[in-house]
Amino acid sequence: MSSLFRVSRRCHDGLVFLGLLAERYGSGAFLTVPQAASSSLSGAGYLEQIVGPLREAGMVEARRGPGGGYRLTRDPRTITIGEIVRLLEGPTALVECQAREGCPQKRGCGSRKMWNTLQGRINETLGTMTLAEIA
Amino acid sequence: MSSLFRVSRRCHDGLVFLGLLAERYGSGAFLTVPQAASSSLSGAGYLEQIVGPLREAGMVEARRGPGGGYRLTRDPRTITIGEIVRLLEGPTALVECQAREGCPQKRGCGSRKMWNTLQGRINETLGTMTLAEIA
DNA sequence: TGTAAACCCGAGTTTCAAACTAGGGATTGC
DNA sequence: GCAATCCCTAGTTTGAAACTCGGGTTTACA
Repeated sequence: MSSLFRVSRRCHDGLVFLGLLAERYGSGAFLTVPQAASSSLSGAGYLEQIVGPLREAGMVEARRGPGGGYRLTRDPRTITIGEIVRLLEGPTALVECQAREGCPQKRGCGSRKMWNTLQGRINETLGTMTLAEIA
Repeated sequence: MSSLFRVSRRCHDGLVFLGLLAERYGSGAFLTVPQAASSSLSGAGYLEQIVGPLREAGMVEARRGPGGGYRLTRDPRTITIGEIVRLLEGPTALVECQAREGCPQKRGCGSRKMWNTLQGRINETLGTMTLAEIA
């Protein structure tokens, strides 16, 4: 396991939750966290934490009280996966070599440029996929 | 921090080490772990563990005793980054959603296909870059 | 043949962030 | 007013990566 590319539970569950919201987009209906959690995501408590940043960023809208819950504020066709991942995973830190104050190696290691290239490909890919495609 | 894409120390240091070997390729010279560790990689003990899989796979060759060390067995232009990453990070596990017995979600989540696509792009990119390019 | 330099091996321990829990607010609809 | 829901914050747990340790084994060289 491990692997260079690891999709955190946080990220996966956030995407699934948004997928559920996307199915309801246009109906005006709200989806509650307990409802979403029952379709076998993580526990409700954890899922609430995941949704927080999505709300702060204005991607979803919350209503409290009975009949409340969450719903999308925008058409899922306009929401890219890249945007979601950035919100869920925090400040899209680059590979370790760049996230730190320079590389631990003295004369900056040659792999840095390569990671940059890869990062570019990834961002490019995630930027062209939308939430509507996974719902 | 975190970020979807995280290059482990193991992977980074392994690449830097191989980069040092690549510079010496053709000279027949060996590079010792203590020498490599002194140019600010991780400790020698840890670096030794990293090199293990590279040797078992026949990518590097070891000689013991004074004047010994490691050297590449192949031209660095024929070694792809993808190959290295696979050796260092273990059985290139896909994203969590696939590594487990299916997705934690009941009816398999819609994001799986997307992660597959992304994985393909990444492998494609890593498969076209060689060790020679980062040395 | 002895000694030291290096690789080799496997079993620990440490560290740290992600994952999860808990407990209580603050709104809102009925 | 009451219950359903979101909201906040502070913990605790867990697991894997990172690192250490203590010894082996092979090799060069005097």
